[in-house]
Amino acid sequence: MTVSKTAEKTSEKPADAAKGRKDAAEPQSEALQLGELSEQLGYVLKRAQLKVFENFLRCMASLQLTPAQFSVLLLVEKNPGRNQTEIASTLGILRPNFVAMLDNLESRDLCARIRSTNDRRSHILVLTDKGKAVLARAKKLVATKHEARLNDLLGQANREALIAMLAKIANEF
Amino acid sequence: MTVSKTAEKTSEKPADAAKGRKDAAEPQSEALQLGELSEQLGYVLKRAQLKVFENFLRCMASLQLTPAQFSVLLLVEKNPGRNQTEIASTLGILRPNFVAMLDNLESRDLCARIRSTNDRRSHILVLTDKGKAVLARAKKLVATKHEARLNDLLGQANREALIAMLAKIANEF
DNA sequence: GATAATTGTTATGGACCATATCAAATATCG
DNA sequence: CGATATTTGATATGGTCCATAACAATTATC
Repeated sequence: MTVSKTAEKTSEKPADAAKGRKDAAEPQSEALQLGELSEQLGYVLKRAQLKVFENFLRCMASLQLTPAQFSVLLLVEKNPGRNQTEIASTLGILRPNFVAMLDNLESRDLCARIRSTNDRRSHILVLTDKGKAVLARAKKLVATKHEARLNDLLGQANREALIAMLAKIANEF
Repeated sequence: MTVSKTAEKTSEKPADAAKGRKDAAEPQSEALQLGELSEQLGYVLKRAQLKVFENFLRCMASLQLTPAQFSVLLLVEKNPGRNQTEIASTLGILRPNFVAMLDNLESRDLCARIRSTNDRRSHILVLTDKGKAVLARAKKLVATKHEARLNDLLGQANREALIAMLAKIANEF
């Protein structure tokens, strides 16, 4: 425990209205008070998630991978031979919405749909050689540029504690 | 040998494919391996955020308030006399998208737009009496049914540490 | 063999987010 | 002062993500 307290920054988008000031006659428009908002779990969770996704996209700009696409590649690599329904449902993606996603990945030759011989309804998913190579590069980028940033910000122990708590919320809330 | 039969239900959303099994002839389709996914910050953050919002909506079902609407009411209460641009930008909401949101809250008589006498372009935002009453009830619901659940799950100290870390990420990542 | 269930897919609508643009009001500056 | 630029709330619009219904092909069930 003992995590460094929050800082009153209000640097970027949130909480930033008053701009330049020259002749300060009176305290005209001041910064707004966040109040209880900064203690609301949902509020701070959502803001953190947006920042993390934003940073993820920057780190992956060279590979053009979104967080969702990255998660698909990771899961297919870890579980080769599964069909679309299994992969999608594991990620919480509805089957209809998974089609366009796969169309995209397949058109970029990152993964492939293969008709199953056992059940000719289903499409087995596998990574292509290019897909494996891209995923390997993606992993390095994520580790060195993305996840590493958490260590710089929170420290190794806090980082692990944070992930564990979030996983607990995701699974048991 | 390879994949034979698919799972029978695929009921839940996350990481849940194989359910009940009775006559276990062979280890047919098993649960998928999450692998490195469960350590990915963005993945676990997003999943936690979805769960928290989902629970928030359940807790607020009687008041019909979304997380975004709740945050607006909180901010307007804490900062009375501000205009739309200031409230919206503080919450990271773009001005065009804030209009419909206010139309909704105003139509429910929770807040009101008042033409400013100083600057007749801007609309000063205030909570109505009903808005104040609803917000007070919302706060109680959030505290007793929503935030309290975090304490049950993580404990008071961990809860505060989590909020602090998320705030730090939101502000400094 | 008739019926039900599953898989991938399409179509569609809603919620959320982002940009361009506008009229009214105000600020700025020659 | 008056011309121009800026600000505010608003509209229109498009994109992305999410959710449901429905369909053809295939398989399971009885």
